[in-house]
Amino acid sequence: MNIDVGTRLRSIRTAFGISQRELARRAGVTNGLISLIEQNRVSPSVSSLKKVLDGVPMSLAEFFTLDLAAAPQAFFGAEELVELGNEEVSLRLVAAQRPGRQMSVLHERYAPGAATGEEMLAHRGEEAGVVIRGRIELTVSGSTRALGPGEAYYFASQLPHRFRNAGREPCEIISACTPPTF
Amino acid sequence: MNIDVGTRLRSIRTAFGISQRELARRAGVTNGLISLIEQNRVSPSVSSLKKVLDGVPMSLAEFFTLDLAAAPQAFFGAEELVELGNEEVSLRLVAAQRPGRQMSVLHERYAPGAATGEEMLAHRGEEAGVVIRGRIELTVSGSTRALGPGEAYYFASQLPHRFRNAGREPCEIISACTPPTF
DNA sequence: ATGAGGCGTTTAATATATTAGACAATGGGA
DNA sequence: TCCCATTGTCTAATATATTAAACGCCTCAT
Repeated sequence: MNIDVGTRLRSIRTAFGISQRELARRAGVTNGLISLIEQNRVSPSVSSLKKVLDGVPMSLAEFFTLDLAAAPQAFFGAEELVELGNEEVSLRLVAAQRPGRQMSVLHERYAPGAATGEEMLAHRGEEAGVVIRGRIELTVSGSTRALGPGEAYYFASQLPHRFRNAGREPCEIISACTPPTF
Repeated sequence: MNIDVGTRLRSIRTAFGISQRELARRAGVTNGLISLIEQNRVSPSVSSLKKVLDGVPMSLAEFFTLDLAAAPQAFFGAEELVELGNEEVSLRLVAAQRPGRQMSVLHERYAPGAATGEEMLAHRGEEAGVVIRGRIELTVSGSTRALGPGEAYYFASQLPHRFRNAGREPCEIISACTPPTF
């Protein structure tokens, strides 16, 4: 469940070919601590871990970013896009059934007055789009703006956001999000 | 000297519009701890910090990668899209300057007769789009199809592909690709 | 006014991370 | 072989993170 800080640190240290004591000396901590961390017997404080990584040197960001580990359909008619929305908010997905898709591209249509809930989803990721017709009122992290044709947005999906068509005509948007939510 | 975990966490929490108690509840820690962390009165253990971020949710990697400098721009006027193409093929990129962008969303416009070269890029990745005006003749891996408004495409970037506007009116497309080529 | 419930902060008690120092095992060099 | 240095591990003492519960400050409905 927890991040395996221990083996991560150990593999880094050994990759650099230095001993626990040497790393401890450079980092200004004790060798025992390094040992305990590498065995996952303790969960180091951020400040300790930073001191240790400074001895390598390596940033916390780098440390946690480290990773240890038939021709699909290309063309889609308008009617082949899969409808995921409802009467008010139509969401038509491109390449819905494509396995291992890396993003979701949608043709969205908001009826006048339609709105999405104040979503704050569990997903990481980003979403972006361009308005092609009508106007949409978009709220992201508390700030709101109305966007018209040719205008666009781009934000991190986990920020609270809401789309609302405050106008009288339908609003259409082409949007993309990655990794695919739909 | 130390990473400012506190203000980082606070800015994230407030950006998500939730209280210390709410975050604590989701994370399974106490609100007091969140308070102390945000004031930098303690340096949380990695396991605690992970629990807290799970409540957002956000990974440790994302947390430490986060650029605290400024909330990235979420809204873009039509003229704020950055032009990457030429007279014949206009490619206007959303959120061009956004650091660490995970995709490229483009508003493309092909003049009558305009075409892209037969591209076959080194990148892995995928691209997709929806035609919003005019017609485009798209060739992917040897097969060709003309797409009109509301029609769409989705293919792996490394496949040889070519866009050509064989019609008399300009053609507009909203497209997305990941990882970002532009 | 007033009480209820939200907020962030603080404090004493407790759990845990960290240190200092000792331990056994390994591998040269005299 | 013996010694000495170096390795990673372990344990008791200590420093620090974390909890539980209270505080004071707000706002809002009664």
